[in-house]
Amino acid sequence: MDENKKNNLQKVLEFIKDYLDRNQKTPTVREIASAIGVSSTSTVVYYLRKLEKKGFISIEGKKSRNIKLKETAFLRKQIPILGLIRAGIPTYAEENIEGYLNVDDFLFQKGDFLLRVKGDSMKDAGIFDGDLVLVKQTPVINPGEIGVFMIDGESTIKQLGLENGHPVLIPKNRDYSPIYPKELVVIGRVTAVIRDLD
Amino acid sequence: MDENKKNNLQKVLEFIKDYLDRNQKTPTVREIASAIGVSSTSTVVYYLRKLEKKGFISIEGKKSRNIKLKETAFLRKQIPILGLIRAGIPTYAEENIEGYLNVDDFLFQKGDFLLRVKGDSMKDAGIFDGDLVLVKQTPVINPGEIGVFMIDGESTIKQLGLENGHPVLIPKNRDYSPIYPKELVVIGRVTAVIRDLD
DNA sequence: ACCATAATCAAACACTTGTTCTATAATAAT
DNA sequence: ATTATTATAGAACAAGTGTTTGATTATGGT
Repeated sequence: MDENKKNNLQKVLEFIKDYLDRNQKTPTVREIASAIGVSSTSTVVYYLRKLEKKGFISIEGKKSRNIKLKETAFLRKQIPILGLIRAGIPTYAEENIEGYLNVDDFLFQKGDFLLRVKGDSMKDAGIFDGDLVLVKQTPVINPGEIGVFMIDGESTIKQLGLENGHPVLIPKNRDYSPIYPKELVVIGRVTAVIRDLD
Repeated sequence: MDENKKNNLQKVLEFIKDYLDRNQKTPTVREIASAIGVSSTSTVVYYLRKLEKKGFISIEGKKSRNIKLKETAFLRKQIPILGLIRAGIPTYAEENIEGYLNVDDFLFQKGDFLLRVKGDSMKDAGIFDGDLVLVKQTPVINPGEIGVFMIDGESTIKQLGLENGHPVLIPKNRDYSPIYPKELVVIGRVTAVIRDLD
């Protein structure tokens, strides 16, 4: 009973992480409030103090967006390039890793990886067979965004859509049909495309 | 005189990068102002608009710390990003350089530069408005390859074709017509495409 | 010298945002 | 049941912040 009702503290922390990932800044107390469904800013402050006590975040000064995620082990010098992902969340197991790419720190966070695109189902979105896409691992994707999903035990890149509240995976290529997954498994959000023409 | 006074635009961009790296958020206009040594917030706004026009940042809404660094700042080493190239071979003269990007060595060589794509004349080749293309400077391009050419004193990206031994510049977009240049000026060959989706 | 454009400033305004204080539910402990 | 603790709400304030407007000072071209 208590188990599946994720407690708000956790929700706050996750929201902050995700928000930071998307927006290059941490949320305001009011944004957090509305995200977790409480109406008072002081409630959020209450949570933040707790998270701070537990060492997850720190708050310095009174300027805006002053939450700082600790231990954010941001920045990784090398990110792996993965090929087809089979079954489950991508492990960085040797057999999956095509190679490594050195990257600049500030844009990339732990958990990011590059995925080699197979097939041309996204060609109208300018994502071609053989391209590399940068994937940020996150369970949250908004409709309209392009992401990596698990379908029948394999990773696939599609645009997320919504039809009557149900998720649709939209290939950007007239030759392919939308996919209506019974269960949506999100691996991550595609945030960049790299194509080597040589 | 002009040389050692690093221009403010660059300073702003660098400050934002650095600030983001340190603080997990982008700075406020006032913080930027004091960092680069100007006293007016509107001066900063002036710079931000410029940086936005050049595609380095985006600003959405009027909430606090709304600057967002675009830039698929992959990779090590620095190579210049050029905007429209006017007249002649691109010099790395200040006025041409939009900024710098850290890049990985193995993909990039001396003389390479990134060019910000204008327009959608190559969209069927998966090269969209706003993309960055990596250009290797070379006078030699083979038919079928995509390159950067000078047309009427401006740089343009097209696929090279051959008709009866005469060069044609082919836009990969049905809405545009091929160009039959009297004189073919090749700036370089496009060897990669980078698109930032965030 | 004159004009156009680019760069910068100062001030003011409205909206955001962090903080604090008090009050009230909900829950747990006694 | 009574009490203590935990969660949540609401309002209000001061400071922070983005934006705009108008003016002023370079700078560069003719």
